[in-house]
Amino acid sequence: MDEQSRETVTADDVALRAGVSRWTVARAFKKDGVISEKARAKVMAASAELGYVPDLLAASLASDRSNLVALLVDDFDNPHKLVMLERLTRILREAGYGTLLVNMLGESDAPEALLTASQRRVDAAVVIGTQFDEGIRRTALGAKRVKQLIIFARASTTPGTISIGCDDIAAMTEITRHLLGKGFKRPLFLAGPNTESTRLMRKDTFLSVWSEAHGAPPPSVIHVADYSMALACEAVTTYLSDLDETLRPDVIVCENDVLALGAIDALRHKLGLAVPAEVAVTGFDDVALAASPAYDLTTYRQPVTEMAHALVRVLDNGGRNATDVFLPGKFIKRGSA
Amino acid sequence: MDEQSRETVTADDVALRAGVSRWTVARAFKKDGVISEKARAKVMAASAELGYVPDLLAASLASDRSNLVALLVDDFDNPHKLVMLERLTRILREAGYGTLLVNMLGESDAPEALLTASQRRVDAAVVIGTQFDEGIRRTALGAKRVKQLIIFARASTTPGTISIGCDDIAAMTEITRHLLGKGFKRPLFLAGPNTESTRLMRKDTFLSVWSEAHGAPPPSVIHVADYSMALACEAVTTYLSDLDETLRPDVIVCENDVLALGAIDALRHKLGLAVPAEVAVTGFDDVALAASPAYDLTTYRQPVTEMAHALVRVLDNGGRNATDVFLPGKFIKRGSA
DNA sequence: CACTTTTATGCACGCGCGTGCAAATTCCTG
DNA sequence: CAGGAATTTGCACGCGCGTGCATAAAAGTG
Repeated sequence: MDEQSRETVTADDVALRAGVSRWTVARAFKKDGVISEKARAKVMAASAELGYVPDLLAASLASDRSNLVALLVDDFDNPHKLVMLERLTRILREAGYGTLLVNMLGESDAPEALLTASQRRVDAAVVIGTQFDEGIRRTALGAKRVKQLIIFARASTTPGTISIGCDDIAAMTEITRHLLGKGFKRPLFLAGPNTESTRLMRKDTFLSVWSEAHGAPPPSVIHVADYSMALACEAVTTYLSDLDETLRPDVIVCENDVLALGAIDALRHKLGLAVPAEVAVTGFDDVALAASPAYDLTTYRQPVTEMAHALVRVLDNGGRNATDVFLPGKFIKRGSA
Repeated sequence: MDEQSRETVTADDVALRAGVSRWTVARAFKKDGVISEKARAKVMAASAELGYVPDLLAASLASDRSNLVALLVDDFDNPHKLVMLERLTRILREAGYGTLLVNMLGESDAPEALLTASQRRVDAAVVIGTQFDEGIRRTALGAKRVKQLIIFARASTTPGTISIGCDDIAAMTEITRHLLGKGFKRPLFLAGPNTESTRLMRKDTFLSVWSEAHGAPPPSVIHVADYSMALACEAVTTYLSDLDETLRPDVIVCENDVLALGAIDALRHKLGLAVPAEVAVTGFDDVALAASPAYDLTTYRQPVTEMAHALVRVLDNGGRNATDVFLPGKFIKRGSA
């Protein structure tokens, strides 16, 4: 055992020890590298003895791939983000990608955040945000700074980006059919902020499916400024307090679980109404809390795992001929509707 | 305007345009670089025109700092993790650090996860996990692969690591005093898994402060295998169902909010007990849900922002003469106890 | 066994920037 | 305005590895 340890061991060290050239060492570590079994075995043995691991940083610099993807997030309040982060980091890591988590600090921070990511040569930037404007696209693609811009769990019509998400149309159609089947008459749709560039098809789908079945009048909609339980609670409380009791909705259809949980809190604790007896509620995402006896929320589970795999596929192809992907999830029927 | 755009613009391009050398360009981008104001202005102007941004990857390779820190997480179920991630990514980014989010897939994955991080030359690895064993330390420090190992929001006695967290002792003492003041007699402590290497002082503190005030018998303790609402709910249900009613605790002190929320669900929905009238509950962390009317949980807020700033300080010093940091948080009194 | 095909290996060059020091320039003082 | 101090700038070398091609070794053929 030579005592040159304690220091960074490079491919050269391994090459020396294995009696091959540095490039053979590199080949041994490439999964589909052309190399004889014998040589690879020698290299691997030497690497193990020396504790060698390829330096991904140097590799990124030399090649034009970093195997790094940036995850841009702007809403850390929704527990469902945690689920997405878990799945993405797990599956990306298993596929050999590292994940750079970038906090989009404010509304107009997206371009800056993207720049931060690009400085580390990410192979792709994945936006898991709720708000984001055109600026991000210009920064990303206009300056060629980021090779790929992927919108995760949202639909974006922005050209040059690709979206990977849940098939919201099928999902919301299923929810709506369920509600129609149960005979609800006066729904209220509770939506998040009304953004342009990236949006959910949930509201539109609900409105069209419902109207098609029921005709006029179209269901009412209220928007909450943010996907926050507290704000949703407040919005519902205000809206229902001002409303004549005979016009009270019999079901509140929410754009996601966070809003739904806030709505339930409002109904029960602010307005003294029973859920689902007096007003039913549905959500979207199936966060952990939705399953708790306190809420027992009927909702829809996004296929996060499959979405992450779809992302890996796009990355592995370097974005060549990639198209939007919208995958089916699963309707979760519980007690709230 | 020369039309060499579309391509990566390097410091050389900027140097050429600004009429200085490449190294002067580098200096202009170093916050405390020695450079004349005139030169810096020229460089900045040229950079702006060309859209130049320093390549952090190349910088990391050339220097021995990457300004990258790895966040190792193994528990994506606790919404409080999201708060920590938000604060850490925000504050680290503001301080010029990038964050690599690494999912510690399983119990024994810590060393592997650390290796993944080290391959990207992180300046430090920050463990925000609940479980982690000695292996991680050996991998990190033994092989000199990671310069610094920091345990966040936990106390670790492992030598060579530094801990940054909430002052659990002061915190739990305050909670306990509050409960003593309100005249509770039979507390039950609800704890998470019983790990060795990294742990919370909450349980020990509670037990000692309580015993000191009340003498024997010492409070009962139950452990839940995981920080999960569902498991906590189950554990509490089982425990209380088997218990003679006269021995029923009048307050359940929980190691964190997730356990507390599960406990409340158990009390209300499984056991039909009123909170806080029949059994009170306290938590720890002050997750968003704790403030909702559905739970209205008395808890303790960790100083996450300050903890993140403390982390930045350690990083900026390159870990020289760094010591453990435990900061005071804030007791949040609500209705549950 | 000579010769072609296939498979393995070696190597020059470059990725974009930091470090440490030497050379050049500017500033100041009497 | 000379002479030295202070400030500013330039540069050789290296960080660790990938790419593409040339060369060497092994395998196959008649």
